[in-house]
Amino acid sequence: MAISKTPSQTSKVYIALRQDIMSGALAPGQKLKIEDLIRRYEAGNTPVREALSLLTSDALVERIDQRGFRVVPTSKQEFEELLKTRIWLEQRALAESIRNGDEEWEQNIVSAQRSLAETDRSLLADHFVANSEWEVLHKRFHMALIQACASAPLLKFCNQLYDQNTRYRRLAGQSAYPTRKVNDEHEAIAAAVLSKNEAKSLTLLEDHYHNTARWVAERFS
Amino acid sequence: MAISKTPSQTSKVYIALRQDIMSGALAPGQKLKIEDLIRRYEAGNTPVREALSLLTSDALVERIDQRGFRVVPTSKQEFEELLKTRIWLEQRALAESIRNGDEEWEQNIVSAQRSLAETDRSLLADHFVANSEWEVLHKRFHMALIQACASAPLLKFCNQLYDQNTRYRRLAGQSAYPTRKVNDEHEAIAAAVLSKNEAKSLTLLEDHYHNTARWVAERFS
DNA sequence: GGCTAGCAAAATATCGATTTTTTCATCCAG
DNA sequence: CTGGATGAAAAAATCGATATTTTGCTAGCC
Repeated sequence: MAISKTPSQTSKVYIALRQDIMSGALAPGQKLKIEDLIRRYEAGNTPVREALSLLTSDALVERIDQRGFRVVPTSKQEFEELLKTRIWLEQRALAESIRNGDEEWEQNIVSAQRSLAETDRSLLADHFVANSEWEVLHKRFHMALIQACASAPLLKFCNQLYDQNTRYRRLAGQSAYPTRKVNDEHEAIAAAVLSKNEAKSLTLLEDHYHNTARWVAERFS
Repeated sequence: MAISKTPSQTSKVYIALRQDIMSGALAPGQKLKIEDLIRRYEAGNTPVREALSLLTSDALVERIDQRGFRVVPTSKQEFEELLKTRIWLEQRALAESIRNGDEEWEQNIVSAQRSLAETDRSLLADHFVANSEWEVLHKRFHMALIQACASAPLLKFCNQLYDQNTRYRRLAGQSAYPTRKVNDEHEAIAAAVLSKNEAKSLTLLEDHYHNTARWVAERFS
């Protein structure tokens, strides 16, 4: 059947654009001129436009008819709404997961939590250099918690909100190395979830998000 | 400034495609061949592809790299997840709205409820012919309830789930004229909401959705 | 001065032709 | 038979050129 190893231009541009928006290389609110992007990513007209259109699904790009695309702007208010909404949705998803979760779900949480704990958040000990592996494992852990919620749409929303939150976290800059013992929080959440203590799980999750958010929000005022 | 009266080809195709998917003219799961769509909507290659890409945001179209687009399939299970999720999200949004809602929010509910009640669901009395005006007002009423939830992302999700639910409702066929007194339910919900009775509002909303859903789900088993 | 029309430059949007990839029927070897 | 190679047809993806729209500036007018 010979499945192509080469992804389409559209996919390549989509991934590169996404990366650049998430990292801030393309700034919030910035106009995305087709001509520029064609040069930047060495792709044709159509793939660039298509990638931009696809990115509207992720709420990373905005499109205005007849006047092009721009990176979705950021603001403290947007961030606060995002965080609040994320907590609402993840709490619901977590509560459902605790009710429905099976053996496999528990195993995945245990293993995700362990790999996350074993991985350093920063590549260097003395100052912060983001470790992309940690980023991947962190997302995996948080998504593992809610995986048993039995709602594909809810999972999709949570995934999207997670990514948007990550964008804010990255934009806030990682210069200030967080001293907080994040791993302890993850461990406590995992423990509460695995013991099926719903109320405690929801509270710990909310606190965890608020703790990170405080730090992010400061930089957006 | 001379804002163009003529929307772009992309917008025109987007709207037409959306309509056709919502109505079932393009069936669930159906492959969407670019060539066909170009003829069907008399547009070029690029606008068609772009419209399809934009429709992925609405979860009406699926894209698979290098093998094109198709209408998102339907199934009883998907519908049930959709409904469940919609209830979770709208209940949260409604609770928040009741807490935050101001004078204007209340006014909008009152007026939306009234216009809806004054409009016939069917254009004919003896058999069912969908009244598109009713559809618009129905959506307006349901969105008015949750408008004060103070979360743009949550409103966006609810809007999307509303539309997806409407698709299922339309696909289920409107041959069986619903005998249920839907307006009474709307009125009861509005009354509970306006009296700020949160618990009652949430219950009535959930029942309302379950009532409609039962009828839809029967046709998808 | 402030407003508007008009114009040129920039940018978006669109098209038609071409390239690449997938699909699917067919054939051959084990 | 079955499982996989083969090649033609179909479809997706891409490109480069062109048409259309917006933007931003200038000049003229009240």
